[in-house]
Amino acid sequence: MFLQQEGHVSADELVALVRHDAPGIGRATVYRTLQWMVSSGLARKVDFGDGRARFESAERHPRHFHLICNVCHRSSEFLSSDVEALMEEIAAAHRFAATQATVQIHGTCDQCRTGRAAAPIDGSTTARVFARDALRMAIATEKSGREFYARAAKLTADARGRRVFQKLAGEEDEHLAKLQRRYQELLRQDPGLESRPTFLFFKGAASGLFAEGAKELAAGADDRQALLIGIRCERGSHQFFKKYAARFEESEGKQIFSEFADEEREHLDLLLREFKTLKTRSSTRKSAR
Amino acid sequence: MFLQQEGHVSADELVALVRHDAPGIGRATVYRTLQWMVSSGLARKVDFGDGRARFESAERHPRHFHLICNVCHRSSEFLSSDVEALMEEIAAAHRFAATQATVQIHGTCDQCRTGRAAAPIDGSTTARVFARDALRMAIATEKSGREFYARAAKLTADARGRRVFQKLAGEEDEHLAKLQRRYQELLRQDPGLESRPTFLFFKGAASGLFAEGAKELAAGADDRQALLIGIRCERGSHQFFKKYAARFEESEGKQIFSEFADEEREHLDLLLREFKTLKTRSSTRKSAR
DNA sequence: CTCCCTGCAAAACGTTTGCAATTAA
DNA sequence: TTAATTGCAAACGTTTTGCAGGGAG
Repeated sequence: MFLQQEGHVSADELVALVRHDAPGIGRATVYRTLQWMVSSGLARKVDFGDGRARFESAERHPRHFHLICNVCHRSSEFLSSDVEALMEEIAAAHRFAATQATVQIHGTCDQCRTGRAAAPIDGSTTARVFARDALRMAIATEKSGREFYARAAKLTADARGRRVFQKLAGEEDEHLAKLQRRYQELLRQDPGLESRPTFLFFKGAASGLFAEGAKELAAGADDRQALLIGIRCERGSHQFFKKYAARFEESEGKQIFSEFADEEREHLDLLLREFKTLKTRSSTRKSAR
Repeated sequence: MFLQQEGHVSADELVALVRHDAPGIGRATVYRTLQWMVSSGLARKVDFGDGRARFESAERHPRHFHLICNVCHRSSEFLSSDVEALMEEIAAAHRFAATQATVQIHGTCDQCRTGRAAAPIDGSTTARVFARDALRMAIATEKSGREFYARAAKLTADARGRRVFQKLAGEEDEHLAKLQRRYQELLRQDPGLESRPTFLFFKGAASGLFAEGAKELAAGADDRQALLIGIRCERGSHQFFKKYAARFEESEGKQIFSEFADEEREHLDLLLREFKTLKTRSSTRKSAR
C-alpha cells in the first residue's frame, strides 16, 4: 500500500490509509514495516523539518531534491546535475567525504499561491515528465551537434575530412528527426505534458553539449582543431548521458539517456578513427618529403 | 550565553551550559527564551535531522548552508552565490515562491576522517576567513580587470580612447596592490589563514568578473565594442559586489565588498561618460560631412 | 498589589520497545 | 512445536504547557 502512494507519506497518514482497508492494524506494525523497508532499501526516510518523518518509495529517482510547500505541505521533486556538481565541488574544497546532500526549497507552491488546481499527478505522469526532459536534452544536444558539424564541414578544405563532417551532420539530422517524432508521440499521450514544470534541471546541458564547441568554431579554427573540438564534445556528451543513465532506475527516461550515450559513443569512435587517419596521412606526407 | 556560543547548540546543550554558571535554571526557561529569540529574529532554528533542534545566532551570515559531520556532529558553514542562483532559477521554473532554501551536505569531516585535530575556530577566525575570501574575489576581479583594460588599450587606435583604457589599467594596478597589501596584513594576523577551507563559494566570480570580457576581446573587437564589453563587466561586477555587500552583516568582509562595489561604480561611470563622448564625436563627424 | 517571569511537573508529540497473543510453517 | 509477526500499551526523548511560587516595579 505504501509503494502505491505517489507523494511523501508520513507514518500516521499511512496508518490511516492502511486502516481504511484493514481496520485494527497497529501503529507499531506500520512503523516497524517502514523501518524494515528503509533498512532493506525499498523506502527512503525524508525529513521536511515539521517534526514528523516522511517516507518515499526508493523505486523513484535517487538523489533528487525537494520543493516543499508550507501551505499544502505537499512536495515536488527535481533533479539537477548542476546542483550535484556544485555539492561535490564544495565538499571537495572542504575535504569533506560527502555521503548525501539534502537540498530543499521551502515556500509556497504555484497552486496554493494562485488558487488554481494543479493537474493531477500519477506514476505514469512522473515517468512521462522524466522522458520529456530527457528527450529535450537529447534534442538540444543533437541540434547543437548538427550546427557544429555543418560549420566544421564548411571550414574544412580537405575533401575527405569534409565528407566525414557532412556525414555526421546528416546523422545528427536523422537522429534529430527520430527524437522529435518520439517527443511528439509523448505529447500525443498527454497533451498537457509541455506545461508541466521541469524535472531534470541540467542547466549545463540544456543548451546542448556542442554549443560551446560551435562557438569555438565560429571564433576560427582549422580542420584539425575542429576534429579535436568535436572529439572533446562527443566525449563530454557521451560521458554525461552515460553517467546519468547509470544513475536512473529502469524507465523511459533512462532508456533515452542510455541510447543517446551509445549514439554519441559511435560518433566519438568515428571521429577518433578520422583523427588517427589524419595524423598518419600528415606524417606520411612529411616522411615523403 | 547562547549568543556567545560559536557552533550550533541544541537546547539540552545550552541547558547544561547555563546550569554550569547558574544551577537551578529550568529547561522550560531555556526553551522559552530560545523560542522568543527565534521569533524576535535574534536566533535561527536549524534542523540537522537527528531529532533535536539546534540553534544558531542570527548575527551570523544569513542564508548560509551547512556541511554536517555525522561522526562528530559538528557542522561548518559555507556561502555560495552559485547555489543561491540555482535555487532561485529552479524555484522560478516551478513557479514556486521560495522563502528559504535548506542545503546540507552530510558526510564525514576532514578531522574525523584523517584523525588530525583541526585548528580551533573562534569568532574572529570566522570573520577573518570571510574577509580573506572577500579579498580573494576582489583581487581576482581586479586582476582580470587589469588584463582586460591592458588589452583594450592595445587594440584601441583612437588616442583619447587608449588613454582612458590605460588610465583604468593603471587604476586597477594600484587598487590591486592595495588589496594585496590588505591580504598580507590579514595573513600576518593569522598565519594559518590560508589553509582554512573556503567559506565564500562564489565560483562564477572566483576567476574574476572580467575574465569573460577579456576572452571576448581576444576573439577580436574594435574600441567601441571594447568599451561596451567593459561597461557590461563593470556593471556586472558593481551589482554583484553590491548585492552581496547588502546581504552580509557588519564585518570586514562586508566592508571589502562594499568598498569594491563603489570602486567598480566609479569605473562604470567613467566608461559611460566615455561612451557618450564617443557617440557625440561620431555623430558630430557625421553631420560635419 | 499587580504583573510577569521562573521552575517544577505534567502533558504532548512522534516514535520505539516490551510483551503476550496470534498466526503461520 | 517452533518461530516469526501482530496489536496493545507502556516507555522513550524532545519539546511544550499548566500552574503555583516568587521577584520587580
